Amino acid sequence: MVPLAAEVCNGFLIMSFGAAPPILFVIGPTGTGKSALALQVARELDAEIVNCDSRQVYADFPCITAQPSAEEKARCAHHLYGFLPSTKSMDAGKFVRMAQDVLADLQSRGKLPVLVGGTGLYMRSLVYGLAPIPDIPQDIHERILTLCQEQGPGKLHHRLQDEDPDTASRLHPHDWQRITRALEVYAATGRPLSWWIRMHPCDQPRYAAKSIGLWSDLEVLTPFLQARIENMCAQGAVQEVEQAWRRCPDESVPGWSGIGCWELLQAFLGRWSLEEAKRAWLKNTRAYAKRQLTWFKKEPSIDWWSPGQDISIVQAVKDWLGHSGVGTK
RNA sequence: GGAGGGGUACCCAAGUGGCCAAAGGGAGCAGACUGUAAAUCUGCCGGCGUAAGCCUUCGGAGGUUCAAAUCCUCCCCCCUCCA
Repeated sequence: MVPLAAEVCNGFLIMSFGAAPPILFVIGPTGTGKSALALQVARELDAEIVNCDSRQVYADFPCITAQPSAEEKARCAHHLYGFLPSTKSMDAGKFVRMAQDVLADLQSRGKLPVLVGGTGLYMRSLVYGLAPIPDIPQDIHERILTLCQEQGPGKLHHRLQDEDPDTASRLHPHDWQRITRALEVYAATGRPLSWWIRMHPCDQPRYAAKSIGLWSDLEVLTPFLQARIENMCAQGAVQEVEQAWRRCPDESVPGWSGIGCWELLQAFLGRWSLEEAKRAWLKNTRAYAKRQLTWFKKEPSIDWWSPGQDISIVQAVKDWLGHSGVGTK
């Protein structure tokens, strides 16, 4: 796929493609076997796998975040896994920029990108784009965060009602993370967040995305999540935490907030027993899976399957590619 | 056998006459979410009901009172100490 035309629109370069390039998503809650399915698809089609998960980017936690093994990576090219130090943060904007580069590369080589992951926001941002809000300067970010700590989110919400009433009206006064984000955007750009969104509604897909969803109800999923935790511990999750702590002994850093990482760290630091840590790990994983289900439920046009139907799914993907006429060997 | 402490909703736990279907926390359930998203936040959470409301709850059985989770009597269980 090669851009046919480039046009300037509102000062931003918009690439328009002759046809939206095809990409495949494999999504669903954690622990449903997305990675294995993606590998299966990649083996049968000329595809490469691209991470679409906010946690599998961290280099320190390959086991706990269930990144592909060396053997799996040898079998098929994997992109955007395990490259980020724990001190660095990830966000949807960075992800979209990186993923776009990878996709462009794959398309130029005629490979089908298979995006695998559970981060709904990243998936949506990649397909529909994000308002082109510039990165917020660190000093502004820190200033507003400090303000929030000192004054509390309620005060800031009040301030947001002046600066960006539209955003304020849709945010709960306790939602400090989104409130500070909105204030940052205004402070850094002089425009309210709602203005950016109005100018760039991001309601048109930029790729011909096919989404395979692996659905599993929580009750069904829970025993698998439990087993996976035990499995991860057997695979060296505890040692992974020890090593990560040696490299980065600062809990407040982004990498440590991953589910399982933080809980095991509590055990490693002697605050919890290993059993307590595992219990919290499972509970938090379950809650996370539930949030994922809630998100994906309302995501449009996902082709839902039950876990374990990989062969039929591969066939469905082939049919889709046949119809779209691109990307097959 | 004696002395003391205690039994409250799925769990922990506050409540010592009316403002109590009962604080708070946890768990559970549902949801929101355009750059921290494995994050952040919200709602529900005895039963029936859209609601007003009705019904059944504070170990059990009686009693006092206009009114009891709260006071009295007896009984059952648990814990600590003394023997």
